[in-house]
Amino acid sequence: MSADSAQNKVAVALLKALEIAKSNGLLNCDLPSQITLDRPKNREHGDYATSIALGLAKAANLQPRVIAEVIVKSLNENNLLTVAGISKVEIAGPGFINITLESASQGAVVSQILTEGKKYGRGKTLAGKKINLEFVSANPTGPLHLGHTRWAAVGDSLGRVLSAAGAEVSREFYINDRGNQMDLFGQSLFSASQNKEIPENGYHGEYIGDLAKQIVKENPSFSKLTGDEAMAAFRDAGYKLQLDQQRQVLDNFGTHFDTWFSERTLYENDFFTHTLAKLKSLGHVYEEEGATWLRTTDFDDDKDRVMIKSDGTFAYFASDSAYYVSKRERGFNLCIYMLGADHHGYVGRIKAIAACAGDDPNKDIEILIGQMVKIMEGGVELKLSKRAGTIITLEELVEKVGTDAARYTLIRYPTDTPMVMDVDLLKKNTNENPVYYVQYAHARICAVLRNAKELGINHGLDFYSPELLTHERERELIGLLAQYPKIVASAAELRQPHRVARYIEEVAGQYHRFYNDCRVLPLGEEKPTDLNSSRASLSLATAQVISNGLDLLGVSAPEKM
RNA sequence: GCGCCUGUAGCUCAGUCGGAUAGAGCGAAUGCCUUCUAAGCAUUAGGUCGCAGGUUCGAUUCCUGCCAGGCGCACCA
Repeated sequence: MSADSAQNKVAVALLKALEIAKSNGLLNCDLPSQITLDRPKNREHGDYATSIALGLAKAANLQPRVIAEVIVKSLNENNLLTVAGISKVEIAGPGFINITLESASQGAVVSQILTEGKKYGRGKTLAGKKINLEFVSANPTGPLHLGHTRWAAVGDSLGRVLSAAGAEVSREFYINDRGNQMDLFGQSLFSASQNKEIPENGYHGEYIGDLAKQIVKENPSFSKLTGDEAMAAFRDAGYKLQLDQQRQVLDNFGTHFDTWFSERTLYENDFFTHTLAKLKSLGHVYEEEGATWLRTTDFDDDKDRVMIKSDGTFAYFASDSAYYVSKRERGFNLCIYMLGADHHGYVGRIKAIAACAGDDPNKDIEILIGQMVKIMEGGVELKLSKRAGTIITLEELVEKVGTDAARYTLIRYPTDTPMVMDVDLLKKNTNENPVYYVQYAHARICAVLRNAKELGINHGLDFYSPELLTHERERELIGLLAQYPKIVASAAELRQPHRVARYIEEVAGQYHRFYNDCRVLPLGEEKPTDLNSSRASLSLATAQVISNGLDLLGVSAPEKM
């Protein structure tokens, strides 16, 4: 956010007005360090509004309206209005102060956008944060389903948003490549390759048969193997193929990971031993009934967790612990886990791992829970069962609606809300999808600007005269564009990329309204004016903001549609 | 039983660090292209913000209790 934005100037002026009033003995209370300005819903309430007078009423022991009057008087008498580019100040209702900006002051943000280009909206609120962002982390035993897809879209977008806020982000995919599930996977493949029945609790999807065929084709010698040897051979070959497939699907989806972290590696080079020793030295490990436990109840977990089972094998929780320690020892000062709702029971124990490792579970680690995605088709819910094989995969979804629509639809809802995707609706008619509304606005602007160029109408930084943009639609649009940096910052702070999507939908709508009421290019024989140039420049800035916003979602900004 | 999430327009959902008349899209009705992309815009209809208390100048937003729905509560991974 630019420090000298119009909004900031207003906030500074208000604070100054308060300080002067206080030093003159008109107010007898502590002042806030910052003034918060709202964008009023009702345009008649100006460009910005503050309820500061209501907030101070009690402490100052004065009527809110009296305080508001004191502030306004102070603004007037100390020449603060001009400095802050304010054209009008009004007191309304119980004591709101409504502020209207000079067009020139308000319109300055367009110049800022045109100057900063792709960088407009980027900030430093998360500077210095080294974030490990873990998401998707599917088992390499099958295709990615819709739950994974939600995270693939949201996680990737969150990564972009966090980076835009100045954080250093590393995306990580944790591969669960150890344990019973992997063995079952190998067993299922082996059985399928011999046309034998797949074990009851094995994997039954259609892909298993295909995968088995492919493995046999690539490794003819495998058909001679038996027992555990065969299981392991099929397991590892299938693992490699599935992982490659997942990687490729995610790649096509525009989601890229910096690190693919194999669970197996946690047991190489004595890393788990090291983890255990560390936790032990901090006093949270004990043995009971032949098993090794981590006393997570020291930190609010429901029950203690087994790391090494009484038969000497490692429980999954052993990996969880070592994995967390690994993240921290690789230098990340914030670990974000994105988990499905069916894993929300893990929150307590994972946070407890952090606490047991001597970290602050409220600061060094965050766990985001994504609620379920339901799919409806033909009015019936499709059940998601990976093992049964009746699943909608990421690939299938993309085939049906395309990457842009799939990503956009998944990102525009907050993740703590269960989501219903109507396949019929998404298949049926794409223009019912908000992504097209936004993309259309961008394409429309590009068309206008192409025409402007043809007509020889200059636009851009040097041809922009903010004081000419006084139309209500123009002011609304400019005011909205000025909000973008705050939107990005809050999306990052709250880990909610959907805010960016909702915001650019608003920008698109505002542009469409502006377009309808304010002619950008000259009509017929009219001679081009500075107003045409300024409106074209405003259009250019709008396209920039939409494009920047779509980029944070990983969705394309087409120039033509 | 315990824990997490959710309950806002006919449908799918935003919004809320407590603020002035609760929003969008779809669906319904009616207008707007002899000139920038009508994949758009405007107007109308549609709401006890799950229910009941509490805190407050002010609650859809915060607190408590209910009701309803979803998801979890392994020496499985």
